[in-house]
Amino acid sequence: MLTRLPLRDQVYREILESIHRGDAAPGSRVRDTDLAATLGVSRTPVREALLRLTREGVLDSDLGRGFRVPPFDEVEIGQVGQILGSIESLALELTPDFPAERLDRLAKIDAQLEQTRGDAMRCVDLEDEWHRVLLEGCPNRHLLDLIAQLRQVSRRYLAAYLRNAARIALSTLPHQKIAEALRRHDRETAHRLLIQHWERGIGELQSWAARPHSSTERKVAER
Amino acid sequence: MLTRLPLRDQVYREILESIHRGDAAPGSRVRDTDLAATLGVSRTPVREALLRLTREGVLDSDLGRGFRVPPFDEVEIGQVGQILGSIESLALELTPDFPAERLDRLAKIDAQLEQTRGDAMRCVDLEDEWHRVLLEGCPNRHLLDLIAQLRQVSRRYLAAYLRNAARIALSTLPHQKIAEALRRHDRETAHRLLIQHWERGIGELQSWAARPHSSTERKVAER
DNA sequence: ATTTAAAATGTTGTATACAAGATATCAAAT
DNA sequence: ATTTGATATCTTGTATACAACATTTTAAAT
Repeated sequence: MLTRLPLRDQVYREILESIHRGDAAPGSRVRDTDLAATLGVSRTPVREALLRLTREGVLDSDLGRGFRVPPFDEVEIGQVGQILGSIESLALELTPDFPAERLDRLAKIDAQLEQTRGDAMRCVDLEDEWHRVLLEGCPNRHLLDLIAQLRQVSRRYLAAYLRNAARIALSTLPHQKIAEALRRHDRETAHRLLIQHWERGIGELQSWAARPHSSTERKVAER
Repeated sequence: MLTRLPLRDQVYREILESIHRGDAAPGSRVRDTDLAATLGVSRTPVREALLRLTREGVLDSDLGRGFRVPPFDEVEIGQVGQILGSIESLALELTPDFPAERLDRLAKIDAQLEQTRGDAMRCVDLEDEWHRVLLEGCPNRHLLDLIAQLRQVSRRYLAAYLRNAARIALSTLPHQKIAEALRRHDRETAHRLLIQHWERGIGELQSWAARPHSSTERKVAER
């Protein structure tokens, strides 16, 4: 196509976006053939992306029966959230300092977040960005990679939640409290608040995922 | 070839074993063509395995310049160890109980470990198995998957360490103390001991990786 | 009408083919 | 002898081809 990035990586992002956008309903099949045709590339990079997404927990795959978008499952989001809370909090501990410049950037992201109404995708992007900036000073790159990988799963839930549930916008209050604590160099409190933030957020996603929501997805998932 | 597992998975294991066996020196290139020929399969499943190993941190890959075995790096093993200590300790917390049957199995593994002298690979396998059994009761499957994934990295260091350094066998003392604490239902202590176990082990691997050890590997790594 | 059998179709998993780019080889020039 | 340039070879990244297995459709039998 255009850039200097391997096709598999571009395709990876395309597929992720499409899933987060909710194009593919939970339970629906994902055919490499179709994607290849749609994206105008061959099956090879598409399969590479699909295999990666499967390993990362974003897709399911029954051997020989191809890939599919997994149904929303409150157990899964609970478990993933538990891990994310724990390792983000570890990343926070490992970060040596939080310069004012970075805290300002966090505030700016929050400001944008508050102005964003109705656009679920953008909300999720900004929420992602906030966490990324918060932890960007952590020297353990492996840890940050791991967090980014896991977040792809929680992202799918959050995007669907914001789209489907009545909530239009995310509250930025927890963010602000965490940033405040960091400004005071009160790591202890920031740490506790971050864990709380995850627990609350995941709790909400869980109870949303638990109830048999909208339309077709359950039925499709069975087949 | 023979089984009912996708070739990519069989190939994945073969490559991992070969790396852990130390066949490929750190810094040496890994050509999919060669592997395909050696294993008697096509490049396709080999590349799938190589891409996965790269994502998991077991291999490096410069875009267009193929895959290679990364040199041992004390920073990397330190960071991976930090993560592993943290999430294994989380898995321990989440495990509801440790029935006597499981603790007995741990003891049996330790017994085998004590009898194993000189066979680095077998040592590492048993050490792996011990941790796997310890945490098998953890209900968070995602967490266990993540641990298994990360352990592939630390495994490579441990295998090389046992092969290269003077140490022939692993001490089973830390294992035994952890198991004892669990028998007494003293989770607090078990928890603390597990973290210590990781810190010590990683520390040793780090100081080993830090010194410019044996022969060719540094030179090869540069090219 | 419902169930079973069989053929046709579609998808996957793997193999092979091909082109662009990287690396190595070798000769000529300083 | 070392550097430079040109050529040849290798390797990767992607595309296409093919065979085995799943699924769906169609037809026949009860």
